[in-house]
Amino acid sequence: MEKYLSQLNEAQLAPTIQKDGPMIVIAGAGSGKTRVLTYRIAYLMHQGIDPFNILSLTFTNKAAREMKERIASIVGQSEAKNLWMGTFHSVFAKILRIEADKLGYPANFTIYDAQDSQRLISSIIKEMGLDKDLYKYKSVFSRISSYKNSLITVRAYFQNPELIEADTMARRPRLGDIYKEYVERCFKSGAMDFDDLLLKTNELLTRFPEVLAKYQDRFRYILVDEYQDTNHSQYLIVRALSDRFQNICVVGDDAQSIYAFRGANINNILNFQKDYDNVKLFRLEQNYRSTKNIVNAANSIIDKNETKLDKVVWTANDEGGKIKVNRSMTDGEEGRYVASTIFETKMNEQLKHSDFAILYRTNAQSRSMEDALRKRDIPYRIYGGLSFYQRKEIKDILSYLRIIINPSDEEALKRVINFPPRGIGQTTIDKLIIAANGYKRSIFEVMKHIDKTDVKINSGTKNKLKDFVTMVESFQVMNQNVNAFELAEHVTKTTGLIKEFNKDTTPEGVAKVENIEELINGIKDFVEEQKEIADTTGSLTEFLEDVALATDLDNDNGEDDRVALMTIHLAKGLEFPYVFIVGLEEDLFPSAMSMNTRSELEEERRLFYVALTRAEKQAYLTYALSRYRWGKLVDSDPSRFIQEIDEQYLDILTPIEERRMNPMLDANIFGDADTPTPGNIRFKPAKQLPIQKKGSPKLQGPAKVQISTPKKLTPVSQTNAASGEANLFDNKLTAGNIVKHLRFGKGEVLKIEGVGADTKAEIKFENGGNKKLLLRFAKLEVIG
DNA sequence: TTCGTCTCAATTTTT
DNA sequence: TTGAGACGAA
Repeated sequence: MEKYLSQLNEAQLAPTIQKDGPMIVIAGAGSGKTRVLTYRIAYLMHQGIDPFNILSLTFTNKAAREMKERIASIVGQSEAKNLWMGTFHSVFAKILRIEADKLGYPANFTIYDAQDSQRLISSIIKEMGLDKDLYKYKSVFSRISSYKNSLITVRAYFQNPELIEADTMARRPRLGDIYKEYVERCFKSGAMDFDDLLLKTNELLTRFPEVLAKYQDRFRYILVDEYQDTNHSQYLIVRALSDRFQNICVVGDDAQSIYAFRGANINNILNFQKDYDNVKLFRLEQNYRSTKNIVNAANSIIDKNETKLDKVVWTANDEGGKIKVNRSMTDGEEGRYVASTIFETKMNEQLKHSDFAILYRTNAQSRSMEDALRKRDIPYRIYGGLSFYQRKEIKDILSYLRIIINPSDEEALKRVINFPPRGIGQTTIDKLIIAANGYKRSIFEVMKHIDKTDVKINSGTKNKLKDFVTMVESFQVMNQNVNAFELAEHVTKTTGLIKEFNKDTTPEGVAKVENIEELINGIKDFVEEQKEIADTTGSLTEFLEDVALATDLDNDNGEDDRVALMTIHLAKGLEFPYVFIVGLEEDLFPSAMSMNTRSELEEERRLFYVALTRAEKQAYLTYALSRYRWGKLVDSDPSRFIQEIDEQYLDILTPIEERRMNPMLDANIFGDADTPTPGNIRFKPAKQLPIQKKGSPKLQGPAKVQISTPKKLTPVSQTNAASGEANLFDNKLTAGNIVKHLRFGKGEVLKIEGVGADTKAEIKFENGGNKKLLLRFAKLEVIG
């Protein structure tokens, strides 16, 4: 143990060996807080604390896993195994499963992800007959989410006139009713959403003192990482659990608080010293990660914020290169700059691809970066965005697996009941939902006993429902006997899912089938991994729980040598030698949505601080003067954040090719040092654009595989039609013909478009406007 | 019931 | 530009 402790500096050592009592560690970026947490846990165990009594809450499951491995290497595998480590969500999901019956939930409750929640809210809004423009499901969802994170239950909501008033004023008087229905439907589905995992934990600990006592007694030492990002709900859980022994250690950095938008309360960290008695305060201020230039530049940014704790981050590292600032004409050019810089730097410095990261404010920005990297054959990996488990084809399979475990799961059922199509349409599903609500049963139960209900569905459809029930039940039986991998494989085959996706021969379709294979392999790996860990069985339930709370980052094995692309939020806690922060433009970063209040802007600034402090050796800031947004080219100004950095740390580049294109650009956009005129010199690159436009023919590439599919040919033939070329397909019909249709009567052909089986005629009918008809189907009689 | 076409809104950030 | 939802036709 001494050997390890000697690796720490004085400031790090003090909190590491502070065994008992409440303590807070204010840890600047790159100051080695993970190391402190890791060694502190090892130290506690070394001091004879049973790992079973230690709870460590981290920000990602990956962080937990890595920390656990590190600890295992110090104290031994068998000891480390018993530690309770993970995110709030995963740790308390486990506890909730154990105690589920107390709250009236099944132990195998489903965890709804954001998409499930939003779909449910959507359908509730529809069922209630509310205006969907007024009640946007996304804002309703975030409203409900923030209620839950503040522990405002449905009952509390209706007892609080102010909240009702606020929603009424926002022209959404029925919000409480939606909330109520949403909560009931989740409960009936045996499902908890992300916020429930915290809310229900609070309920559990408040309503059942003996349960609280049990976990207080178990978790005698509690450590919380990234404490600045905890919300009220999490705060209360930590308080409750630590109340008895008060051995609570929180670590965080107020300057890196970037989750206020999802309810994180920065006061949790600012007020910690008031919450407990005799709090020991430690500061980690020496940065081991970055160069002097980076650390100082970051400091000069965060200085602009008013609300912050007293702290000076410094480093003994090298001066390093200045931060490079690059301007581009368009987002496409920005991408090319980043790609070529990575390419050259990697060559010159003998680096790996994984030494580079590209960070952006919004996921949508990844596209221009991807295009450029692909063209240069630079391997990359995108984190976040539409994560693997959220893809349609994957969610479809997971939904089948979910209803095997929990047939009440309404969202999963609705997803797969008619996919692949089996003749159970929207009308039938609507009837079932109404019946289920009436009988206060799940949809699946209503289907199971469809003959005993008064649901009016014709017998053919009833049989289809019965077939579906039988199929699911056969899966359930199978689940008793085989492991998750075998079951998943069986399910994809017997449901016809694979067949369905195989129909699609476009590259996207092929990718889907590959994704499915990857998922099945993933399940196989999971099962085998779990076998080794011994105390788990590799059951389907375990797999689904893993998946529900997994993030892209968690699944990264870090084996491939690739450039990392991710949002800044996702990059928190990570570090890379070379970091590109792209899209530094007003309205993008800082985001247009976050400039209304000072505190919002300060959060954006902290986000920028986080981004910059990810870099070890070299940071690049880039921005474009125009950018495609919503498919349109929009002009943009450089971000105010660039000017906020003390200029002595910057190296402002002006790409040569731009200079050639427009001498105006030679002017430093910041003007002279003493006369800053940011954004004054604006260059509207309208003339250059055609060259650089996305989707220019060259980029598109020749169509390969799909040539044989008629679907892909359609656009080509349309082009032909539009350009006046003769339609090669021999049909006698031409514009000007008078035709007769069985239902619509007489009409005049206005236009023919498409080719072969896709040939369509636009016809103006005498008694009912214009219609486009597929000639393949429409039985037309030419009468003139 | 299904499938294709059209329209319209959406871009913060995530467990 | 993309995706989801609405609408219309077979």
